[in-house]
Amino acid sequence: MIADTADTAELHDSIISWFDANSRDLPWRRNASPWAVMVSEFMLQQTPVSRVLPVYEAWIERWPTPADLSKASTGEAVRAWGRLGYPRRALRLHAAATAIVEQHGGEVPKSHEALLALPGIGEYTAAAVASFAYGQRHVVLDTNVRRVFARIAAGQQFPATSLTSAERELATSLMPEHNAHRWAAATMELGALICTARAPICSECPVADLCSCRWRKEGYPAYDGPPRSGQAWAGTDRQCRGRLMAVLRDSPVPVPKTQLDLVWTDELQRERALDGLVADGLVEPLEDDLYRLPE
DNA sequence: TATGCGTGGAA
DNA sequence: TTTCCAAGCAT
Repeated sequence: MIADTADTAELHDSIISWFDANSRDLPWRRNASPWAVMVSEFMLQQTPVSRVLPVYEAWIERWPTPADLSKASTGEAVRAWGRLGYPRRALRLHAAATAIVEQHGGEVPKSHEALLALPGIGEYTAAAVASFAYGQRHVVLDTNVRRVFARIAAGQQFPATSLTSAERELATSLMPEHNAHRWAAATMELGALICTARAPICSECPVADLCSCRWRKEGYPAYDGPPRSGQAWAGTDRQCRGRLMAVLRDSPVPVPKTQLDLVWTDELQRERALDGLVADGLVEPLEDDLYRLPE
């Protein structure tokens, strides 16, 4: 089936053809610079496209090169990050820009190894930048691709909790010799638009015509793996950190601690969260119990 | 390997 | 309303 060479070639053709006709016109796909691709990948980590778009556009206009961002303060980067979430990503992007200037002559490195060594870049992002910015051939396994392959090849509704070696081997065996970067983009787009987590649109899936989606062929067996535990939110340190960061982001001047005290009642947890933010480099404590984003 | 880390839209 | 989920990384 999928392992068969001829069927695999047909799978490539149908999914890439579907991609050519149905892919979204996203700014980081419009002849964007490697830096712009890298910025988009940082922002898209765990964050929907629709929320990334406006922040990405403003960011690229303000800091069109790694050198431009490296000259800004980390606090400016965190403020420009806005409400994208996970603001440590802004710090890591800033640190990556600085490393690119200092170690790579201001150019986003091309090798997967060099990309992986940059702050905030892991296995997925290194492969994505190498593929989408430089057209290289790498296995690109994000949540979309993992779900698509789990369904097509493993007959499972959802992939394992964490990335397994079996998934890497499967993805490697499915990757075409040529146009691997387009295959990567196409399978990601298929997962994002058609083979979605909640309600896949199999009637519009290019794979459905081939009868080669194992999950579909076996009657959509329900997920039977370990419980996919959702992230706790209410009452967590993360929620508290978010409240504190919102106050500091929205204030043009240093904020007195008494103002931060207003957004979270549990004093012990509030202190712990604030200390954590300072330790992470997201908040800078000043004299007289004043706090601000770092400069 | 399991956990912590933001935010907000959609079902 | 609550729950789920969105192009992961670092530890």
